[in-house]
Amino acid sequence: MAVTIKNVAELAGVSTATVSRVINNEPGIKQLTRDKVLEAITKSGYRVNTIARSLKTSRSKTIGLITPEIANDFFMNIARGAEEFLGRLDYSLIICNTNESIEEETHRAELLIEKSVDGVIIIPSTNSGSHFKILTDAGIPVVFADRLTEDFEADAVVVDNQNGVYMAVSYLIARDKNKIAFIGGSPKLSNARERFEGYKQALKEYGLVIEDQLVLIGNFHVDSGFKLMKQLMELKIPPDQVFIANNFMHMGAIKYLIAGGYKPDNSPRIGSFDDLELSFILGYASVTVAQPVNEIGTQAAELLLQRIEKNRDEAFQVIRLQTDLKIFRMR
Amino acid sequence: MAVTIKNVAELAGVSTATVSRVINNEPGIKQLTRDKVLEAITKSGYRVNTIARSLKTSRSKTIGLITPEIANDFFMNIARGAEEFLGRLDYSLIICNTNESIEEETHRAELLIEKSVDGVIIIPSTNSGSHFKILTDAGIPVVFADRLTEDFEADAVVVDNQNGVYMAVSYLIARDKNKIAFIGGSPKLSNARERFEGYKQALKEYGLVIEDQLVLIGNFHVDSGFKLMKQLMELKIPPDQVFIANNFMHMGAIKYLIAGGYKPDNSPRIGSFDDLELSFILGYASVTVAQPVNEIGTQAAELLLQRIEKNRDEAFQVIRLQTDLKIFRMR
DNA sequence: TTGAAAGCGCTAACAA
DNA sequence: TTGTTAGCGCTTTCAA
Repeated sequence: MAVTIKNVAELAGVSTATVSRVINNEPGIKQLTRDKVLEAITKSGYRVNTIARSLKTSRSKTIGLITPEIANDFFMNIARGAEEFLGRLDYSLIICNTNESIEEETHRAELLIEKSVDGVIIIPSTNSGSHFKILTDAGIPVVFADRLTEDFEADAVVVDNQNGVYMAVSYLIARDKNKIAFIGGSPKLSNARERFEGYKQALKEYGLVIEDQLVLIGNFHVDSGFKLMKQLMELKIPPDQVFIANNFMHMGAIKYLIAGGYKPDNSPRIGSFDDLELSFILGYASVTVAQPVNEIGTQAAELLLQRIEKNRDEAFQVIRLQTDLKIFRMR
Repeated sequence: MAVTIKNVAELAGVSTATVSRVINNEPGIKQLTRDKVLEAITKSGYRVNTIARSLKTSRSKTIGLITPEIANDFFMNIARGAEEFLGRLDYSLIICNTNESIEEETHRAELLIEKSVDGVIIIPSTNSGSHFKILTDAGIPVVFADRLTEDFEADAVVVDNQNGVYMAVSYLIARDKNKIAFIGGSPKLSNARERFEGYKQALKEYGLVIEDQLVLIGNFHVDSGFKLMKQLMELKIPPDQVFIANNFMHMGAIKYLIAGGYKPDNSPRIGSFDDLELSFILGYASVTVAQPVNEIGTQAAELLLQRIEKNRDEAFQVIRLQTDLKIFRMR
């Protein structure tokens, strides 16, 4: 059995309460006593048992992260931001993969309640968030990251998707008003919807008409980008420029262009959301909207901790981070 | 306060012991009693408090994952395999980012002990693993994934790096015996060392000499691949073929080639470890060694659970998964 | 087949 | 400034 506070107390010749006070750095302890206890701690190799502490304090110093996909560069950069912030405050992060399934989201939320997490960061996989109510019902604060849901309100950290796309598409339009296509994501995702709004806003502002056959909706995955770019290139008159609403579809689209033997010079000029590694180098892209990905995670964690540690209980707060327009000189 | 076992007991008119038995699906309970309890549970909205359970059973149903980097596609595919396997058995995964720092590795290990995790999966960031001894000293089993350390033994799941590279480099040699370069990783990583062995083995077998200027050592990151490929291309006589020992350096190398205006036809033919998305399409690569990444995670988790749940305590077991040689027809 | 009760390791009144 | 003590919610012996 491991060393407990009781062993330390005996070794130091004090009560368990005193040991507890020393461990928790409470004031009002004679220096001599403190030293005695500290020495007993090192000698015995004592380590707190946070399980016992949690049972008593009903604080687990653990945060849950519910994500549609673990092996996803984008989501894990959010996780990274959160983990870094939380780690510094000695919180741990439990990661839950949901495979974009609402059942899994519910299941994992239940599991997290049973684990007594202090808060949960959620990257929702759809529009719907009402099943997360069990968390707040259990008194566990929640913050959405990257996406909002329609039927459940909470703190959230997202980026200004609409404006980001608006700027990028405006840039494309300024270069060439002709036939600007859009490869977007499911309207069930708030970020996908907002990005589409940005596209529409730009076209409208420049007096351009939205052509149905130039607006294609995919699922934010590589394959989908591949297929939709194929579809565009097989039109009688392919578009002159294409805005692609996320990194994975962008990757798929470029895969199609390369595989199809389209060189940058005889391909549509591409604008995209998310700053894809290699994208600039490959020569197809002319502009991209970069997100402060890590910061989404950091701020989400911070928002959560305010509710947990500072008992902030004002109205929900939605932080919208600004995106960064990156223009590639090559095209 | 949340509903406890006591509330349920009162509601059902039984003792807390009985409720506990029902929750844990223990046999030897009258069906009628079981039903009464089950009803009380639904009515009251009771949920187990695993913290309290853990304190009593000293089992937290939580596994730690120590990784050099969270936002790393490769490592997170390992995590994904582990999470999936563990999730099905109602274990949770705490993820710890160490930024390739031994101090952080130690710090996180301590934290995990305090959290009473039942086991830890470690992707070590160097050769050295002796600081993980605190885990096993605390009775927490450990399994290494992807890499082994030199000074600490434990169960492990890795791939057959040497053979993988040997096969790929042999393939390159069979096409052209002339000047085959190698871009490898730090000798402080077991996988990097083993991959280098594979290169040497192939060259030796074909009676080729290893030329110092053709063997470059990087750090497995993108920038490093970029620089080292540059270095190779600036040789008086650049190599005809290059084997690159991981996906990120491969990415960097290709970035350099594209940026430098080298077309596939006047670049060295590339072989690589890790099956890089886009790699085949880009046309520079001719062969790659694909790893069963998810399976590394799954098997690591399984090995760990055998120690935890089945009390397996035989000698340490190192599972070596086979790699898959992928040949690209284009080159 | 069930219940009473001890206790896992810690914190936090309260008392001294 | 320190100690005593009552639990936190659960599991598990032991007894009935």
